[in-house]
Amino acid sequence: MLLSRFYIPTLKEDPSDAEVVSHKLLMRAGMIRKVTSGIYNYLPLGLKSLNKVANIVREEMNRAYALEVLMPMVQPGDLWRETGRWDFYGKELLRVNDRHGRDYCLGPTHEEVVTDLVRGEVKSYKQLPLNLYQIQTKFRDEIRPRFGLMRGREFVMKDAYSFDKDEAGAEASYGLMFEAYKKIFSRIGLRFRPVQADSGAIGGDFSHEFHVLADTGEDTIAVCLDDKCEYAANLEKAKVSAPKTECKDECGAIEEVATPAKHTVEDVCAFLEISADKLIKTLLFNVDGEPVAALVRGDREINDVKLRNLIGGNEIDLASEDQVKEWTGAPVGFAGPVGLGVKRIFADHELCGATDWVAGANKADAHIKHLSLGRDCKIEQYADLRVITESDPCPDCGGKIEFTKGIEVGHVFKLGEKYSKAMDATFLDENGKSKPMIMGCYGIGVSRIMASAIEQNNDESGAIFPPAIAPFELCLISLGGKDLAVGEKAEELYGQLMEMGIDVAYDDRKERPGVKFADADLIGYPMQLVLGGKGLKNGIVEAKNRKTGEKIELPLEGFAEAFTTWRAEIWQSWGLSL
RNA sequence: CGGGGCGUGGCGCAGUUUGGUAGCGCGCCUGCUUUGGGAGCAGGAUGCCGGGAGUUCGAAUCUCUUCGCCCCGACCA
Repeated sequence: MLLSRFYIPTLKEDPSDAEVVSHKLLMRAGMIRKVTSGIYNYLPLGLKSLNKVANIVREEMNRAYALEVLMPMVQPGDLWRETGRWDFYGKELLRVNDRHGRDYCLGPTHEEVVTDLVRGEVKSYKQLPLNLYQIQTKFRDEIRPRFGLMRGREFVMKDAYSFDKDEAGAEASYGLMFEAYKKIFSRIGLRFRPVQADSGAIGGDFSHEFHVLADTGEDTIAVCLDDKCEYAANLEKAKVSAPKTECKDECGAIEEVATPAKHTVEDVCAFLEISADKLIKTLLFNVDGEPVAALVRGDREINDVKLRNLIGGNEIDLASEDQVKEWTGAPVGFAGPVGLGVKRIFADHELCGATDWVAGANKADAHIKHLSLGRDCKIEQYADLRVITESDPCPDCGGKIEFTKGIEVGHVFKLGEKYSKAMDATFLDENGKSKPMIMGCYGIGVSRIMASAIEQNNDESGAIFPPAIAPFELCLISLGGKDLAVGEKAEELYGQLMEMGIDVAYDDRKERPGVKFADADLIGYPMQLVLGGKGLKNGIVEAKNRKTGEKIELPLEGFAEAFTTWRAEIWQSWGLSL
């Protein structure tokens, strides 16, 4: 591509409404433009990169026997009523009416549509397994879109759906996708990690998220540092091993103490001169409308996903101020397990190993001392209820856990029979018996990958694209000016590179050298070739590795060979082979 | 939805406190010079100061209202 014929609207300054580096650089490099909150135009340069990501995804999906289809973005409300999600999905589902007043929505995901499609097509176990995928624009009316392409309302997603005749088949389909995802993110050139994720009501270990590792990530993941252990989990999923100690119950009798206006763990502990691990924090929740109490140590954080899964609930909310008053008879901050107006009380299993606790008295400005859970109140169940910390051992190997930040770019999930049952997607098995298909769904945020690649790779000059998804793999910069011979030679090199099948941007613009260098660095082509008057005289062209900044000279005589070697080195520095 | 901030040439901003009819940098156009890290000089174009209503002789500036954008939180797969 001749850059004189391309569109490179780079900006010198950060746009005022961009906060994160990927958003700033995508804007400055002239790759995207905002239309409205969470909705963007992809300019030619941005689209080129996006398409490269999509193509890698497509190739690996095809290789894993997934078949590409294209489903509609506008979906009938009736399909969503079949699964109950018309009511459940909430405001994220953008609903519209057509001229007849019929209900439609913009597809945030496609379980309903694909299940509807497959139930009409697949009748026999002989047609299974089947995996259909698409690369398409999704719309989710996010409460608060932010960070440019990282959390847009409209975004490009690859979504795949597998259909199997039995559990074993579903697990195999899941495994195929899991492996395909690893290949995809490796080929793109990102540092990533598959992590265990919450699988909600389905249970089991059949939900993994794929995270691009970047300090600016919105998610925190717990990773085992042991080389032999591959444990990594989303914080909401990460198990905390049960302590080995036996439950202890004996201690002195309960005693009420006045704690005037001390309603935070910090205040109470300071006032009573105890450490937070001697105190029990009582948290009150609404689980599907039912009041539930959860107890964790004062210095711990409750994991409401674990609580919800333990109870088997759908929706879990922290109780409102009024509910707390109703259930405890006291203002917020004085709840405790003794004399609590909530029947179901769950406790973190860590609380079992000690006694003599401090807790709220369910009375304004009072707490109790010498509490023994076994003796003084009825705990329905001791279970893993808290968020893991970096001082907890790895639940798999007992090794050291470390937290890192990640950006979720992929999710593989076993759906089971949830949708096939609700929508009556059945087939006849070998015995002529009708059965619901076992489903899985597998998403990749294609546009988010572009943003996360920049979050992971950038410096003060701009973006640094992995070669596989750079808008152009290489930028050839001609510094000819009046020296026509330089321009001629550059053009010759350009032709040669094109013939070699290199995706090259030839900067033949009538710009000063500084402008060309700055643009090339900003856009982040992983490779730059610079041909100037001196170089031409000496028979060399300069080659710069954008990532390392390292510059070498390639001979013009025998250029193709030298370039090929250099190119392989660049790819290798990204952990990629050609 | 709660809290905070911001809407002024294409972009980044000043001007608003104390009302007097709009300015700077970058970019853009023309010409000359320059040409290895975002050039210099000269000339030029571009604003319903987010929209509406009001106060006033007069509003970017004051009042009310509305729309949009950003951040934090709540919320959410």
